[in-house]
Amino acid sequence: MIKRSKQRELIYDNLCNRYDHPTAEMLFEDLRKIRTNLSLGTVYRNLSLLVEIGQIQKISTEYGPDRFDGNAKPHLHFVCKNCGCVMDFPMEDDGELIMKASQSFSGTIESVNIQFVGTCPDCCNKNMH
Amino acid sequence: MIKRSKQRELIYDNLCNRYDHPTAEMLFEDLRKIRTNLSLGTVYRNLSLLVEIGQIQKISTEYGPDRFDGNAKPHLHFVCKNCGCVMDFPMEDDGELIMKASQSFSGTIESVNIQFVGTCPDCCNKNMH
DNA sequence: ACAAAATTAGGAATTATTCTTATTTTTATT
DNA sequence: AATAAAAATAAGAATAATTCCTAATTTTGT
Repeated sequence: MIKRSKQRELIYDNLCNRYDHPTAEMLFEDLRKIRTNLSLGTVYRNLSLLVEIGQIQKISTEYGPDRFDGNAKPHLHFVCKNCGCVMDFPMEDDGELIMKASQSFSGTIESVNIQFVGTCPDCCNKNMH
Repeated sequence: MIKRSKQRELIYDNLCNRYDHPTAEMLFEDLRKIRTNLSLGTVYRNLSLLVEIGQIQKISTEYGPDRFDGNAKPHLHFVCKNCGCVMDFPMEDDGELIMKASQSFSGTIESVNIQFVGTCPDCCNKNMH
């Protein structure tokens, strides 16, 4: 049975009000300012729990530690090879894709992760002089 | 300047001849049987190099350490939530998707990672009794 | 208000990966 | 073939990311 906790609510609220898809460490640094005795283990434990119950998303990328997203609805992401930032990608999600994929597959498909990879707008600008 | 090495060729060959998308550790365990003084650092270093020069792919998933794929051509993957296995997913790759995505985006898109997530055929079978 | 169960802080432990260094291997040039 | 510079290696230390442990605290159903 899951009991609510101040810490979990803080973590979830913070995550839902930012759009930088933070790492556990980033959330921890930020929340420590408010609740100075928060511990990193608590952040990890609650993020895992929230992922488990489907309230948030975990995003694993090639370019650094895991990121988290307060928006649990399926949507696309963009990952920058240069700075490692993760952003939402505004584009219709292909529910159709899963349907099409499921047809030829004898396992069960629950979701699809789509990450575009490249150089983000900011890094593109900085690289031209 | 890149100089060839026995170790790198071993690693690449092994990776190209298997389809389980192994972790660095899995490759290491396997290759150690042939070359007993191979070291794990060498495996990691060469995998990174091969990724860098675009000869292999790195696949980061939510469900365990990074996996590697000897097939550098863009293609889809399936990841099992249950056992963590990674497999190729036989379906046409949407080159169109990147094109469509690039239109509305002011950064640069180089590639797209697509992972279906669910329960693999093996785990599906084991779970029914 | 009480008690059982869940959660926490704090830190130790584990896992995954990278880095350091002395030695060996590769390769271009003689 | 011998040489020397550059690159790669093994071995293990170091770092980074994440999980685990435990005693104390918080939550919640009764």
